[in-house]
Amino acid sequence: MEKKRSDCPALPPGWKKEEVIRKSGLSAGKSDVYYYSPSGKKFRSKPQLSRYLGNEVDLGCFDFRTGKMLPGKMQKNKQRLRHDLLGLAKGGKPDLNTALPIRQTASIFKQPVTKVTSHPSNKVKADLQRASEQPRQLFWERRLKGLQSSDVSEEVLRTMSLPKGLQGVGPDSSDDTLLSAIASALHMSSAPITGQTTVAAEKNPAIWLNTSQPLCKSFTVTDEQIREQELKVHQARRSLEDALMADGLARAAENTRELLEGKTA
DNA sequence: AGATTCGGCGT
DNA sequence: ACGCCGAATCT
Repeated sequence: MEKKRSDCPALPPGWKKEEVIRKSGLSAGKSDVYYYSPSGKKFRSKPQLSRYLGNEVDLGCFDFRTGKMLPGKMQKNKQRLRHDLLGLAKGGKPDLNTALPIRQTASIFKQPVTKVTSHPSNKVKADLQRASEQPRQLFWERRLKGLQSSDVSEEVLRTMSLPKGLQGVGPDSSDDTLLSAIASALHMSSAPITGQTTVAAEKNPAIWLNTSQPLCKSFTVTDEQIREQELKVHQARRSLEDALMADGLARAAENTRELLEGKTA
């Protein structure tokens, strides 16, 4: 029997994929695909995998047989949406495999998810409130160390840099942790980000730290910097717009192609 | 008991 | 045609 366990880049680190060829019987020559969790548990179907991974990973466009995220096989919008809603209404458990959007990033970002559709009446799940104002550990931001944005299937996308004027406070004031700390501070509350305003916090952060502010020395922002940032945002929105447009066109082309194939079949 | 393997139901 | 999972078989 062929036992090739290979890494599966579309899944969290440590997951392995295995393909076993059937060697006898009516189905000889066909193959079965299995996955192994980092702890070694075996999985033999996509539903089983979904149940286990829960909301950690969206397997909506995960192809169990190949182990890859396939962008082509995504939403059959109308049908799937209706299917999900009906299923939900009947009191069935949400199908984690195809469920409507759930934020996939680390749970530190308690932000609502905006579902962008072609309809004007976009709904936003709003459950701020409870997300804020819980006790926090002193240096909890250290857990953000090493977080990086990455593509659904592949590697790190790109890094960002911070203005020179921003400096960390406390242990591990490395630059990437500082960036994550500030980013999550911006995500978690609408309160202004001032950094640690007391000078005492720099000398003895364990005592004087303001836990609702990022581990960052206080700083000033110039009008010039604000204008630069606004420009970046405009450019980013522009690229997003282009990307969405391109995706829409591609999807439309795909749909018409399917229609034509249906007629000749 | 646990792992492996193929059948066969349901979509 | 194929995904999924029961159950027979193997170790």
